[in-house]
Amino acid sequence: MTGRRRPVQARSREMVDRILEAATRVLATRGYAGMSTNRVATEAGVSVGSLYRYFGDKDEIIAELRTRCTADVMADLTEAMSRAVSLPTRDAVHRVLTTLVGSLQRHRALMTALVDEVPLGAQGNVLPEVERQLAHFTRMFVATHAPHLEPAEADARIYLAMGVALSTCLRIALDPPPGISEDHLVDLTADLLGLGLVLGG
Amino acid sequence: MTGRRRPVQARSREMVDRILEAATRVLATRGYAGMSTNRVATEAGVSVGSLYRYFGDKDEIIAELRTRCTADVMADLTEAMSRAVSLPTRDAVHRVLTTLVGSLQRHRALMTALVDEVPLGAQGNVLPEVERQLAHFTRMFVATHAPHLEPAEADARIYLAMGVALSTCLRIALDPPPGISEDHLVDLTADLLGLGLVLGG
DNA sequence: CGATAAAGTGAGCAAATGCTCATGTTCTAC
DNA sequence: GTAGAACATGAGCATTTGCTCACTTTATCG
Repeated sequence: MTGRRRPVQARSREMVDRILEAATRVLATRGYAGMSTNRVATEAGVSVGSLYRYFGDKDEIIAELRTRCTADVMADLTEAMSRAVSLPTRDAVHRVLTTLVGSLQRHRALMTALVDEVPLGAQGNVLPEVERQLAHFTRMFVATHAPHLEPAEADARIYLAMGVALSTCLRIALDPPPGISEDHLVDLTADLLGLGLVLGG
Repeated sequence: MTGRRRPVQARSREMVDRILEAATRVLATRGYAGMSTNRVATEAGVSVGSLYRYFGDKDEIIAELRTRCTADVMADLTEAMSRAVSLPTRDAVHRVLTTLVGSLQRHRALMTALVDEVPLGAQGNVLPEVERQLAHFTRMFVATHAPHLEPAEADARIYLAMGVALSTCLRIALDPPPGISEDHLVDLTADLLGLGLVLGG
């Protein structure tokens, strides 16, 4: 292990970007197993040695991809949430979900690979930070619109809602059914979440 | 490729079973990448050559595991459904979901590996047949309890419901949250599905 | 310039993997 | 018993993978 170095010159920062782009492409076309460091390096027009100067490990490349992707989605999400607070609840939920779907769609290649190719190890979630952020939003939402719920009950419903929201948005974004409008699906999901959370039981 | 043969003697049928058991174990402990044919063979107390007599390919082992697992879940599910038709709708949904969760839990090791380790290729679903069966059940349910829905609208809701049901049951079965009763989660999910499907919009 | 550090190269190694095949063993049927 | 089929073995091959390292090139700065 030569140890990962940080790129300081512009030249090397560009190279890191080229490597990450190539990795995304290879991941999308050949899958995780087919994404060898040699292949990524070749595809990026870079030598393996250079790759290993900035990434100590094959999985570090993917970790970096995930980090950047998460940051992007989070940015979209927090912006949507800050705008949503002033809207009627149904519209708020709808806006957040729409934003999430769009954000996931813009990272389709990577997300697809992450969802069904990359080993996640122990944790079963592709976007833990996104889920946390969503949960935070939902918690506020529940506190103001269903204050009668006991904390334990609220937790259970939020847990469920997070699973539904994330899995549904992922499905709509990455594997949309033919002949059904995405917007309508988001609409239905928003209803489902609102009704299930606030009413129900 | 020597071509896969079918075991005809009892001896070889036992061996196939031993291989599949070993594969499940290895898959659970080392993951898909760590599941080499050599390791599976050793773990099963069998030679690699024998393994390749009955499985033409590493992935054929997994395909067989999936087939057997699916058959098992399907058996549970169809039985639960046939009993559920005579129940009030809420109880029916609850029973089916409970059965599904239990069935997935009994196959925890394999399911976990399938969900976040095994490359699924194009299709993003772990249990396509189960989803089809569930959709069939739901379609009947919708036809009798919400006949006012247009076909297209019904399709959209069934599509959503399948995603919610499967992903939620998988989550409850494989990654249950601490401190929340599984039964209560199933309860909430049943409400969610019932309300979202029949009312909503 | 000249010196030092950063950036970049690519042949190639050690280990692992999927899989074969020549050989040996056990079962079945006549 | 014995012929022939089914069954079982495991050394080992071809390929791939992740990764190193001795080396060259380029930038930075006094």
